[in-house]
Amino acid sequence: MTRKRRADKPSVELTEAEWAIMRAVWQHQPCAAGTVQETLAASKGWAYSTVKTTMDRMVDKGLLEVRKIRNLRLYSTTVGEVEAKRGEFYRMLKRAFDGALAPMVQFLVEHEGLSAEEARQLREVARRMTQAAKSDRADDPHPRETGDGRAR
Amino acid sequence: MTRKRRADKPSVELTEAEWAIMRAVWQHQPCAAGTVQETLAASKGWAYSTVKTTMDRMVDKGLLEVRKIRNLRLYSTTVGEVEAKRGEFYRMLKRAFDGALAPMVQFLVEHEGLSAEEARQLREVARRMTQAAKSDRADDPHPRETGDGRAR
DNA sequence: TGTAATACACTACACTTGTAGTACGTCTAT
DNA sequence: ATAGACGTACTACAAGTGTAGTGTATTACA
Repeated sequence: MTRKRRADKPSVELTEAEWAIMRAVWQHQPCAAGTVQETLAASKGWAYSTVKTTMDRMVDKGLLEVRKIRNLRLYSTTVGEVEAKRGEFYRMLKRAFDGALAPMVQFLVEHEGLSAEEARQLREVARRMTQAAKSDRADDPHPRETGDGRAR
Repeated sequence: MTRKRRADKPSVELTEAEWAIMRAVWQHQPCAAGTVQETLAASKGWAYSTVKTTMDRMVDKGLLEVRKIRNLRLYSTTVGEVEAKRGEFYRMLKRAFDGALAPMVQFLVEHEGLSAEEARQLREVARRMTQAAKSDRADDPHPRETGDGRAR
């Protein structure tokens, strides 16, 4: 299994509306704006133009791309769910936990009452992770992005 | 140890700038805008007025409160670090992982190469957590906010 | 007691985000 | 060919955010 290289692009940042649209597009990719609008109609109740406008902005930002067939525009995502999740996760980590995982988990333990089931799963998964990390990392000293980030 | 009740206020949401300021205020509380500005000067390089404006907006939003001494305004936070972290964490969880913890951890395992050390810590902490959760939860069936959240 | 140094309040402005209207082009079936 | 139906582009606008200038009040020091 070849591990994908991360930490290249400035890590995706999605707004709430963008998340909604991304979810829909991931689901129906490649699809027309109308499809997305219909998909979100129930949950969001957005007008077609709202969805369309947002999607076009997302194209500008490089989150979506369009292929044009006749007068039809089919949208696809340029970032996968994984990258998006990663972006969201690390943003949170950076903002609230100084970018490190340990403090986050610590926090969960100290302040959040995790259900016994959640805790169990977490532990289970953490155990497997340790294994994975071990073997997976043997050949890769992983230059994890440790410090700050962008200079502004 | 009395567990604090959460899930009352609509869970704090902070912008990037607000996080920076909150950190400074938490650190020097109660403090003047100038102090905050100085604290952030190195990392952010914001003008005094920038900081002041943002802080005043935060007062409006109820994130900070001011006490006035002579012509001095001393700011303090109204939300603690814990609430802020909680807000950030759950927002991310909701957006990217459907609000559930398990998928998040799953994600970390599958897609993120955690350093062996991180994984070790996580496991360790997770083990302790399971304990804590057990004893902590014995008397409290904890109606965890499972589902959606606000209706929009 | 006047003047420099502070701190404050008010105003400004560009950009982003959420949300949508509207006019115009283009198939498609009568 | 023509009217719908559907899709597209363009425009709009208010709220929120990042960022800062300016003029005024207040203090402290010479």
